[in-house]
Amino acid sequence: MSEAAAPATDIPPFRYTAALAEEIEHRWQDTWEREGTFHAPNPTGPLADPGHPRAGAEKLYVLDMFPYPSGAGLHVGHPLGYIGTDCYARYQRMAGHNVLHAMGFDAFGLPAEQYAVQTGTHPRTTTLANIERYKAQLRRLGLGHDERRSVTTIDTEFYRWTQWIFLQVYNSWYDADARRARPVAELIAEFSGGARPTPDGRPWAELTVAERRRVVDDHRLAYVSEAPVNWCPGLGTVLANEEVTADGRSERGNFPVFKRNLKQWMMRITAYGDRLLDDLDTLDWPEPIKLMQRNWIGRSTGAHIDFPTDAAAVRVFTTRPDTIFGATYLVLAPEHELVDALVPAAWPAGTRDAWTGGHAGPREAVEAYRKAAAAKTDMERQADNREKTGVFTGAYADHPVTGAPVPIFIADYVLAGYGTGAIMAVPAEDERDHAFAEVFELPVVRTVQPPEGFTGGAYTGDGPRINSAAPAAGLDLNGLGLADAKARAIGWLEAEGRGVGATTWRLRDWLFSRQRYWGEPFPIVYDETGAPIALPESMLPVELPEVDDFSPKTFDPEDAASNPETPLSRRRDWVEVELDLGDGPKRYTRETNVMPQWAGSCWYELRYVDPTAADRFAEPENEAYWMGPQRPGDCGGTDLYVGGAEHAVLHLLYSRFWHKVLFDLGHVSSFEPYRRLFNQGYIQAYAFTDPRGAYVPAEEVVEVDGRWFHGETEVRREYGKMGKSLRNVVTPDDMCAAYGADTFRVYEMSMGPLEVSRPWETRAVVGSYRFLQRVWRTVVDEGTGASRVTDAPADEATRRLLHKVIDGVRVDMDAIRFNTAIAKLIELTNGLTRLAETPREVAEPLVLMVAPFAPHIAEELWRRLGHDTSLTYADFPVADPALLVAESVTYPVQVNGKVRGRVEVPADAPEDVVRATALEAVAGVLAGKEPRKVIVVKGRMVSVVA
RNA sequence: GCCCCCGUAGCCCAACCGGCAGCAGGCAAUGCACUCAAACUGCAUACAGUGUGGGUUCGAAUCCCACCGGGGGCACCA
Repeated sequence: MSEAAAPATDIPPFRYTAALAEEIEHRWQDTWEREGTFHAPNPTGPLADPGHPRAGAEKLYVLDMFPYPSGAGLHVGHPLGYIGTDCYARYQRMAGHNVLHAMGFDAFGLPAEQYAVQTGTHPRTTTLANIERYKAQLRRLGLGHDERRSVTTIDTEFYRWTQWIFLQVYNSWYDADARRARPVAELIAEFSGGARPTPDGRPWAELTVAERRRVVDDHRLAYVSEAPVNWCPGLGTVLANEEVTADGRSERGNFPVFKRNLKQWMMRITAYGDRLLDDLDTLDWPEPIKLMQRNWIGRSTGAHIDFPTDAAAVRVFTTRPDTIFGATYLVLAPEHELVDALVPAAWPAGTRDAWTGGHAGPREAVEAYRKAAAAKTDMERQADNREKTGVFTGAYADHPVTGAPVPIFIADYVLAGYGTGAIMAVPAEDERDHAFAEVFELPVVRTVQPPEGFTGGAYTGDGPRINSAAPAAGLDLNGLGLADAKARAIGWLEAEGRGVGATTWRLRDWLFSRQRYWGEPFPIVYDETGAPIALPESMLPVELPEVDDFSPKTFDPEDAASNPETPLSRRRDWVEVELDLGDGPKRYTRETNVMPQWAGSCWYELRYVDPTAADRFAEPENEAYWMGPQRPGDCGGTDLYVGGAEHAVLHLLYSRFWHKVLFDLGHVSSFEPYRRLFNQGYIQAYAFTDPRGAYVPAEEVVEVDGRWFHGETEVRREYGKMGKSLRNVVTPDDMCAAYGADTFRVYEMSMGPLEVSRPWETRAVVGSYRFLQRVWRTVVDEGTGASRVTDAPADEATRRLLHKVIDGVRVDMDAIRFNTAIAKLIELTNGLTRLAETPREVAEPLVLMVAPFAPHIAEELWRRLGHDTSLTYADFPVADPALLVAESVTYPVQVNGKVRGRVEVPADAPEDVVRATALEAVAGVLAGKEPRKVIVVKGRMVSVVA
């Protein structure tokens, strides 16, 4: 690659080389910065600019998923999306929009902290250094960001508003009837006014202060709970469900994760389950991402059904109340709270041996099973190959419809945390229940008629109900289909008081506290009762204090019994604080957990809108302009959000949740943060291992006849990520040095559709380089530096090509198909290189159309074409429709599916003329036979069936 | 195991609502020009019938079914 940059004496003096590109690029980057070229005017406030060429124009908010600045810097894969949004934003600016495009940094969180621990420096120091490095790398690429709007989540002025939003969430409750969040002040008013009964029915005035606080706290959208959480000793912190992999390890660091009961902050995201699910329909997002969110939220509708027992009724959740007549046994999770009360002293008479697990009594059996289940890690449960295990509790329940005795089992295939932790097992219509029933020889009663010839075990499809009538109880489902049977069953249960229609969720409340240092402190203190108290807005921000030892306390990764210790708790002088919160100065204890990394990214797009606002996170007028709905029914939000699919659930779900809370409270005007989402693909790379399995530098490997060699050694090729340890990293800096930023940009945009992952191939970059050299040559004579542009009109063919390309490029740009747009520009350029001189009427539109992809060279050529202002706000070319219609059309003529001839007819020839001409052309093939059918596709082809 | 996405020249990719598969484009290859020679640059050439097998249709890369291969998600969620 370095040879491209090597100055050779016989290279024409005015050729577009890497050295010239670098000079041009630095010059224009300085110019843009000096002139504030990419500043987008706000409607109001310090960032307003009524004289701006796009002030008051139709807005367009283009957003990237902001980066987490790692110590390793960027490789060529990272900026793919950023370049894509920049090309789109530059195009839209030229097309008349007021475009907001900014770049900030997600800077709190585990990796920064871990990296800081490794290097022994403060996380802030390393984080800020990394940010500077990223900024320099990104600036070199010529990204047109409004740098005034750049924020980082660790800015005190940023996280004061993160804390402020936390307070909004904390001070709200979800009114299920109104389907929205409301301030807790309104809840208290309803309690005290008697409009809303207290949980135990006593009048509000009779509750003690502590009791009132507890009632209110139970409603808050942010609350402290003591519940089973994911404790990760290796990281020294708890983790959200979304951060734990399926095999029970931490997504970051791959440490074991254990379930522990710990006191933690939670956010009541489950209250928004319906809206998070239903509002997906309003979003212009890739379907797979919507599907992943739907699956994650996991709404199941069905019924809660009570099965009476001697102890208490067992409440089960089922999605199939229509199969209740097939419920031949119950299963509780081993941890279910009723188990101890249910288990009798001895096995009932006639208990089968297979049910007892070989134990003399049910108590031992249950105890042994519980112990075995608890000892199993999730890994082991998987390794068990789904062999169903369980044990009989010795207890029976009464079937709620028939009254028949139903044996109760415990088994670990029923999860404590989902539904009610208990199920009614219907082995005929559920595969898991069927597998269990086979092991324990339980009866299988079909209640849905399977289709003819069905030989499987459980039949989960639809069909008429059978064996589903109890005349004495007044319930008959026989003959009904799924939906009707469900409805009738639920109706009966509700009328008889045996159950109720119910919805459950896979989604759990969001665990919001972390036992780390490098995060936003909570704006929370505790009084002498131990109950949390929110600090008033006036005390924000709560600044993250300096500590001697910012590294968290981590433990033996396998030590499940260890307890988290927060770094902030070691600063006793910070933790113990005297404050006046309204009733005089008192001693309080600060919350020492910090917020999770996701907090800042939940709302950063709102701060870009108005980064200097001091009294609010953003002025409402600015928020409404950039984020507000654009038409009735529109959800609002950013007009384009580009990032990787790895955030399909975590970030995008949390962010939507916060945004909806802010919407409910009247702080934002859109009910979704990101109207349109686009997932860019990944740039992947080949890596090579030698026979010992060690990675060798990828750039030194050569291909010989489909085999790969490093020196004399044959090496094995693998395909995957780019990474230091894989020795296959190529950086944007390398590419800028060898070819210039414009070439790098064009290459990344032209190598395939933005949404598709593809392999990096350094040697192919030269194609984009040659393209820009040709563009350069259409305007500048390489030998003399003189202009090659003429004011003489273009010939007809060139002019038609130009307008065809303009039309195609516009369509491609709107659809984010940059690879095909660039191909058309190459086509146009190749058309021009054959000409002795370049007509200005073609050169200017070409330069303008190249500008979104290669902005520096375009600016330079624009200047050489005689313009003295940046082309950033020049009008993007518009095709002349008259030049798009061809004068004549060539129709291929098919006979029985094979092309047998071609006819050229005037473009406006009527169909019967086309038909007649076509038939004439293939008369020889038809040999006098009368065609059975002739199909004329206007503008396309003629198909004859002989 | 279930769900989603994708398979087009040696490689990355085009092909609009089913309508001539590539004078969409690029890399690599080959030849020629430039050069003392090479690199750079330019010009030219060749290369697949769309993963496999069925089906629908006048017509299928495109729609449907099955299978094969690659990538991703979920993993006993009742």
